[in-house]
Order: sequence, then C-alpha cells, then structure tokens
Amino acid sequence: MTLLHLDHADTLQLPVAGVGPFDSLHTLWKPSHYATGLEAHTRQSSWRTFRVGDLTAGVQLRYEDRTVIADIYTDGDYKPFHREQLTARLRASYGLDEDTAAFTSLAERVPAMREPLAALAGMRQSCPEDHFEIAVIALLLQNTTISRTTTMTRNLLAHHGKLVHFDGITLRAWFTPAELAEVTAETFKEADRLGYRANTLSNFPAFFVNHTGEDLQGENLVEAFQEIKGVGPYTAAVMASHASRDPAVFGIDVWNRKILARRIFDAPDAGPEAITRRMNDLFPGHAGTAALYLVEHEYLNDPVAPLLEPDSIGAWNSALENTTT
DNA sequence: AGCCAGGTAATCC
DNA sequence: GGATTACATGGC
Repeated sequence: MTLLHLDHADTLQLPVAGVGPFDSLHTLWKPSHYATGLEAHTRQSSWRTFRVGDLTAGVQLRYEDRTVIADIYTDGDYKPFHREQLTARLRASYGLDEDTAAFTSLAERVPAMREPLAALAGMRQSCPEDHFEIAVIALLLQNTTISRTTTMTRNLLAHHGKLVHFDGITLRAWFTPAELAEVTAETFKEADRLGYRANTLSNFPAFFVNHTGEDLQGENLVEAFQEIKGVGPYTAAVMASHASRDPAVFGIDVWNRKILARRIFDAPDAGPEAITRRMNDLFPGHAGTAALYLVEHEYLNDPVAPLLEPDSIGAWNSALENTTT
C-alpha cells in the first residue's frame, strides 16, 4: 500500500466549554479501546486520521490552557468549509461542548462510582468515527473476540483504506462509503476474513450514501439503523448513542454487562434488563455516561492499547508501513 | 476437540 | 411472543 504524505494546512484552537474539570488524556485516549491503527497516543500528544468528504486529514492534538489545539495535515485542497467541518467534527468527537456537572453530581452519591470519578473526572465520551465508521466497528464487534475484531479491522483498513504519514507519525485512515461500495461481499469474506459479516457489510455503503446526517434527524435512530439487515438492537444502539451522543443511551453486550454487574451488583453477571434498570435508577438521564466511566476505569491500569512512549514511535511507524497483506 | 466470543435473523412452538 | 439454533472464524 502506498504511503500518502500529508502537509500541514491549519491549526485549530478548540476551547473547552464550561468551567468543570476536563480530563484531556482520557478524553482523547480510551483505555478500553482496541488497536485500529487509526490513532496513536503518548501522554502528551494524540494523532488521529479523519475522512471529511473527499479530504483525508491527519490531526495532531494536545491540550493547553483549557484549549484543545489541533494541527491539521491534508492531502489536497484545503478550503474554508473543510475548516468548518473539521472544527465541528472535532468538537463533537471529543464532547468539547458537553458539561459533565449533572452526571458528576449524580455520581458522587453512588459508592461504586467513587473511584472511577476520582480517577477520570472530566473525561468526555470520545467517538472520532462518523455514523458509517462506528457502524463498521460495531459490526466487527458482534459475537466475536477482540483479537478477531482487531484482525478484521486491520484487514479492512489495509485492503480498502489508506496509509498516511504526517507530523512524524504513520497511521491508517478509513475508507468512505463510496469507496467501500466498490468491494464485493466475496472479498470481505475471503480476503478480509469477515465470515458471515461479509454480507452485512455489503449493505452498509448504500444505507449511508442514502442517509447522510440530516435526514436521520428526528428519526428514532435505534429503529432506523435496524432497517439494515444484520444490524440488530446492539449494533443500532452503539451507532445511535455515538451519533446522537445521548448520555442516557448505551449498547449493552456480554462484555460491558459483566463489568457493570460486578460494579453495581457485586455479582459476576446479571440480566441485561436488570442492569439497564439499575443504571437508569442510579443515574437518571446519564446511564450511558456512567457506563462509560465504569468501563474505562476497569481498563485504566491494564489498557487494551497502551500509551506509546515518545521513543517508540519509530517502531510504531515501521510496523504499520511494513504490513504486507 | 469443543466451546465461546463486546449478535442477528430465521424458525420453531 | 418467547425460546432455540445456524451463522464464520479463530483462540484457548
């Protein structure tokens, strides 16, 4: 795969709204998130790629004086509307306009939340993926292990995405729905090893080409997304909670079910209804945020994809650039 | 060797 | 309706 070099095009200053705490490290980097190659993090700096329309952008992020500073690197004509789109995308992706005060005051009354709050206060939900991209992630999480999810993600991005270099880092970048529409279900199955998900993924490009952002406004998103064959309640809830950033919504699965059962019931497992009811009782309107804090705290001391040390970036770059598939 | 993974749809009664 | 089962694949 060719390595695309991105040039510096802009610097965005993104002030964090409100006056409450802001945990920049755990907003930009989530200890529970698996490795995709789409982002890299050190304690001081994060790098992430975005597809914005026709543009491929690399972004370097850091935090100073209550402001997230984003250096933008691109592969082509950078226009004022790209600046607007990226600004909106970054503010939404990292919840820079969201206030955590209402959640915090609820959480302070719940013993199970004492440690997560102490460690993570001011953390926002992060979702740099757009609707299409998070749908692909949620699909690849269905009924399989993280190890296989990681392999399938790597295959899809290596075969159909891009490889870019900017600001000293090499990263993968997503394909767009239009680009993925060119790929057959047989390729998804045989080359990308998606198994039965191959047919579902083939349904995604058409849906997202036909439903761009606004026309899903006002719809019941959890229902709307389930119009796609292969997308059920779990995948739709993940998509909807990220699309709407509704702090009350969370997709419950075998993984977070066990984590939440342990934290709120002190039991190894519990039924999904019982967990949902209890979370809503404890954190009315903010159960999704509460689940986020409990899950990230679970992984805080043993992250799925640990932070990089600055002197290991060379090895990171080589690993991505030498991938042959 | 089987069982099970950060589910879903089809097919039973 | 709710309970069961096939669906791909790979790791333990």
